[in-house]
Amino acid sequence: MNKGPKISDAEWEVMKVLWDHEPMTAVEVLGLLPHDQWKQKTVNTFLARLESKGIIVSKREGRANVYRTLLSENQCRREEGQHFLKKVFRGEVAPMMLHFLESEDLSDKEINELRKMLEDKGK
Amino acid sequence: MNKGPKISDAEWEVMKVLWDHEPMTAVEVLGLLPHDQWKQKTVNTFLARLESKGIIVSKREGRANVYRTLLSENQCRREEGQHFLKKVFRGEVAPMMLHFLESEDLSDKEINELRKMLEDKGK
DNA sequence: GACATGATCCTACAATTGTAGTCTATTGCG
DNA sequence: CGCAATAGACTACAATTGTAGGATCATGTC
Repeated sequence: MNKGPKISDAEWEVMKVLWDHEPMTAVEVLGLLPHDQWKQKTVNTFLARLESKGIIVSKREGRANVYRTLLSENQCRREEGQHFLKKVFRGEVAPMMLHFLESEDLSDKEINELRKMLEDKGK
Repeated sequence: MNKGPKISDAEWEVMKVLWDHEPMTAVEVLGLLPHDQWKQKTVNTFLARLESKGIIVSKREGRANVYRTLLSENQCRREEGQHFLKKVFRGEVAPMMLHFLESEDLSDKEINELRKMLEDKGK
């Protein structure tokens, strides 16, 4: 199987911050996470783990390490998306889409957006 | 948070079999899983864990335990779906839908099906 | 009625995950 | 120049997950 390294739930939180603001230091990462839920040390641990998994890299810059991602958010979304689809919806895309159409509240704007997407897709 | 008990990846495989054929014994569950990837003891462990998590129940029937689910597949899908949506797509439904529209191959039939859903939804 | 069979129950154990603490090295400050 | 504040490195540890093994208990068979 094409195993991209696995990103855990909490690791995803760190990754999202990085994707939005990289390159950045551990302190900066903490600054952009809910401060009451994350301790600096915890962030450090996750950054180290993500690096050892080969998902990000660090470069020493002055007195601090600066981190950058090696995988794009879209790559990771594809990976996770396929996993989710297979696990929860037995790989069937349409039923999954229906599920989200039914169970999430979509604004009219979003609905129209999607409708347009489907037009283009159909063509 | 409304924490439904967490169902792990491998546990989902067992659950899908149960949803499709419950009530059933541990031996029957194994029979419906890829035989080269699952050992009886492993299946047993998962059934026990699922029960201790309160997701299924067992009832002694003759010489074997018979298992039944306590949560529907849809309930669990909702739970997992929201988790996935929040984690991977920051809770934004439309971008997620778009992602799947782009990265999964949808047949024309599926596309039309979805288009119709959106019509109804829009009204 | 003793035993082989088969099912359940209990135990094990390494890897991953969430959540830090401690120890060390660097550095700006006075 | 010596020290307090920092940043990073290394260590810790319980809970969950994947994957079973071993002990035990009931049962149908001869």
